[in-house]
Amino acid sequence: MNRSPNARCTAQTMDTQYQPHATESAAQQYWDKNACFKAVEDANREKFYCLSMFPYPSGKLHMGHVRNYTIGDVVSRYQRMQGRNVLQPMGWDAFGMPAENAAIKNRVPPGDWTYQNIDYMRRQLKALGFAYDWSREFATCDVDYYRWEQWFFTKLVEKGLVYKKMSTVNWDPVDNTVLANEQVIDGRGWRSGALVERKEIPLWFLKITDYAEELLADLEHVDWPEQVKTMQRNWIGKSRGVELTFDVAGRDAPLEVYTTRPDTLMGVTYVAVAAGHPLARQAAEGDPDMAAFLEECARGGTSEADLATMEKRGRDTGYKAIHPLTGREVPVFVANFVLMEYGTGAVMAVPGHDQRDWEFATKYGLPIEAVIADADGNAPDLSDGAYAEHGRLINSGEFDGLDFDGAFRAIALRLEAEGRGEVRTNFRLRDWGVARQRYWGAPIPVKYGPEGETVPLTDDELPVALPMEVEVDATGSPLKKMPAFYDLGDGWTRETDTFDTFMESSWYYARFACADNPEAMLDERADYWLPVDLYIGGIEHAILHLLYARFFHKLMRDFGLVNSDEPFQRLLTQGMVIAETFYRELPDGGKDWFNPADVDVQRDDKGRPVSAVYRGDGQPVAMGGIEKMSKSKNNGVDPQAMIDRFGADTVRLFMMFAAPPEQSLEWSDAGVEGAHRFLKRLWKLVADHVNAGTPAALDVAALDDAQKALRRKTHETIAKASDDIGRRTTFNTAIAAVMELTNALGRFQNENAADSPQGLAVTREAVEACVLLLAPITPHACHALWEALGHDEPAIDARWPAVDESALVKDSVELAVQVNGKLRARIETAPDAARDAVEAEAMASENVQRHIEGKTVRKVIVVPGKLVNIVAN
RNA sequence: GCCGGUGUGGCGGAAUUGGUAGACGCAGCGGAUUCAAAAUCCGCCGCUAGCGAUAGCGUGUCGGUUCGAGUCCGACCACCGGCACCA
Repeated sequence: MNRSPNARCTAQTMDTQYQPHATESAAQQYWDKNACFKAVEDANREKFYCLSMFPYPSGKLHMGHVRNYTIGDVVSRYQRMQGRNVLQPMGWDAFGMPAENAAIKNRVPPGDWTYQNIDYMRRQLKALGFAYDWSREFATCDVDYYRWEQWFFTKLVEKGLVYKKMSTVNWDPVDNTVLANEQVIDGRGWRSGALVERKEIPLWFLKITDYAEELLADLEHVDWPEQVKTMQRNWIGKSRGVELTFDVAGRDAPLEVYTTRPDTLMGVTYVAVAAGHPLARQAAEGDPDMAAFLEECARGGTSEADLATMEKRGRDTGYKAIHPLTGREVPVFVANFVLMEYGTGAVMAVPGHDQRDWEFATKYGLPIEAVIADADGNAPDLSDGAYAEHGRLINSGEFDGLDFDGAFRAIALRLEAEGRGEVRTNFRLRDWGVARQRYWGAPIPVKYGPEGETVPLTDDELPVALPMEVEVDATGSPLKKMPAFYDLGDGWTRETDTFDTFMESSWYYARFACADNPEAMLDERADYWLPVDLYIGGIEHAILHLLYARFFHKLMRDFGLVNSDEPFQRLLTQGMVIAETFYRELPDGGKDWFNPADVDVQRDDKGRPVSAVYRGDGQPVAMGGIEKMSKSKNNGVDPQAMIDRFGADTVRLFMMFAAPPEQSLEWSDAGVEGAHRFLKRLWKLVADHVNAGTPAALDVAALDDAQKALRRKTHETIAKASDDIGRRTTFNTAIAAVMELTNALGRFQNENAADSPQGLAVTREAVEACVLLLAPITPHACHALWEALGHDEPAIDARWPAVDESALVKDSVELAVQVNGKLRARIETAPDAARDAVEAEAMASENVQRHIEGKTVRKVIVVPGKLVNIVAN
């Protein structure tokens, strides 16, 4: 089997067997040797910057990566064939918690672990043949990268865009460490099992709220999926409401509350404050029950999902708030779902018209009053729940009868006139907390003085390099135990918190433009390449990463580092890779998960899976359904094993064929084999054609009907695949179209004198179209096939095939004929047939006559080129 | 709980602007080739009734708009993603 890997050979002798591994290493060597994918700035060429979200170097590539990067590679190679100057870089999102967890488990420094993983994963990416400009590669844990982030942070401090404030974190009282939300499971620390407490510590924040308005408005100017834009809009959460003041009887400090429903102000029956509110603290003095309640409120996780789903609980403080308009006294409660950090830490409650307030009021026996009429103008029934719709006011004195807008205006005006409130625009978006109490991140470049001074480091004190030789344990950041790191002498100490890793991923796309510049964060090359023309990554990043990166881009713009407003012009959000799961119940009720590669599935006579056995012992395993590939369910399929078995092109082809990019993709071994079979067929098709002799020059006028039909199919396929790849990014349908063309080619060769000079000529045109249309998807095989077809220029530099419109012309078209919307016949007509003739022919059809017999034809609808619908009764 | 999405044959999916539901592939069934098998090639393949022509049903559920709905509108169900310290 030691045949030449290279398909290029003298005529008549091309190998009809597809040899993926030899083909792939030959193509990769060619690209490598000729530095084919090195991107060079050229002001005279139209650029295309295609970027896939860089990976966290967790150890080895998973199928989600392969999918993401194959999509990016297909688009990059397609754009190159369109003649654009393409940049497709790759790097590593290298800071983060898994390295610390691995360090605890394996007693390896996180840096060593991370760089080893990068080396392995880089080899995997190269084996997949991605057209990256590797000269621009970097890892975010390289000092040469994060030094610029530290530098930029100090500039933001100077511009007043950074501040420090108390903030709530998950505190594990046993391990004495701060936990991430994912490390809090059912309110307990994942390692210690201790009940987690909410603890207030001072943290660094970036003022993303200063940019809230622009982040919202500029969503209009990016070509992103509407769902992602909607999610970002909702996240930013711009609202118009009223901030108003409730005095508290017997107390000087009034309560500030914000509401978007000032029209319901007359329905306020109580006010709720956060457990951390000064009023709550005061109420707890000398009231041990209240103090105990406040302590209870401090338990549990800090995530919004935790807060929103926990049992709503409260306790009367005994204080009375005074209604700003009526002077009526209402009770002030402490409630566990009101948080000090959001807004003012106090809310007004209208149980008649807010479901959460209604549930709370019902639970604690508080009054529920209707102040908004339902659609019929009556008082709504509030016995089963709140009435949250807008409507006309009732039971609201002088405001009765006003609609939402009128009531909003009138009540806001009254409050303003009395100095008790004002209209305000509010954002749900909160400032970005960027400090983490962790080791494996970029150190925050700040120092603290003996008098309590807080000072950003100067340029000559930068960078602050993270010490790499450390031992990590479960009890918090090693930096806090390293005087050599933090003790600067004379009473000065360094900040030991590190940056949120979203900081690094917020500007890496820009650094790729000029990764080799040791003198500056960015240079003029950033403005050549930016914005990214297509950004590809998981839908799970739809809000946080993408919003932070947009914010960071605007910060860099306002600092003169880039001249564009948005970082990512077009966005493609890719779905998950999922696979079947298999398990056995353990005696303790847990589950033991088996990898699909080690399980045989039995099917019934219709091919439905009915049972499965573990190959290790021949005993049955239960089928657990199809889930996202994950370590915990042990249903990951190793890309490396698939590459070793079938070659990279087969893996790439299957990934692109099995589903459109936005949808989740179900792994299927049989589907991969199908993709492999197709490549073998394609190879043989080209080889047979090359071996059949030299085609004549195509003479369009000399073609017979079969040749014309094949030629039309060729150009229909070019049109479809171009649209699918270039505009729709539905690679699965592009591949299906090429498969149809290869099927048509097979039939053409079976049924016609395909070896005639013109037969060979139309075959050549079809075969070359197949090879070029697939070149972005299966680049190695197509590299070899293109060469075998006698081209000196490599396939990557070939131009994308063009549609010959004249080849698309049809002699006749088939129309569907419906009677009352049901298909009853099909007719053949000339493409330009007159309406009358089409109608007549449709009526003449025997089956149509049968269905309109005894009925009167009321109307005939003709959709040219599509169908005829006869309406009769 | 809140925000966003998805739901079509045995399976993955196609149907792009409201116009022939099921392209393409997988699995299955039948055949060719083979001593045999693998591989390969050809054919069939939504469900029900029928020898067939054909008819009825069919895109998560229920309802609506329309000559015509997988596609638009309303309600519901199930599943998935995100919820600010996973990345």
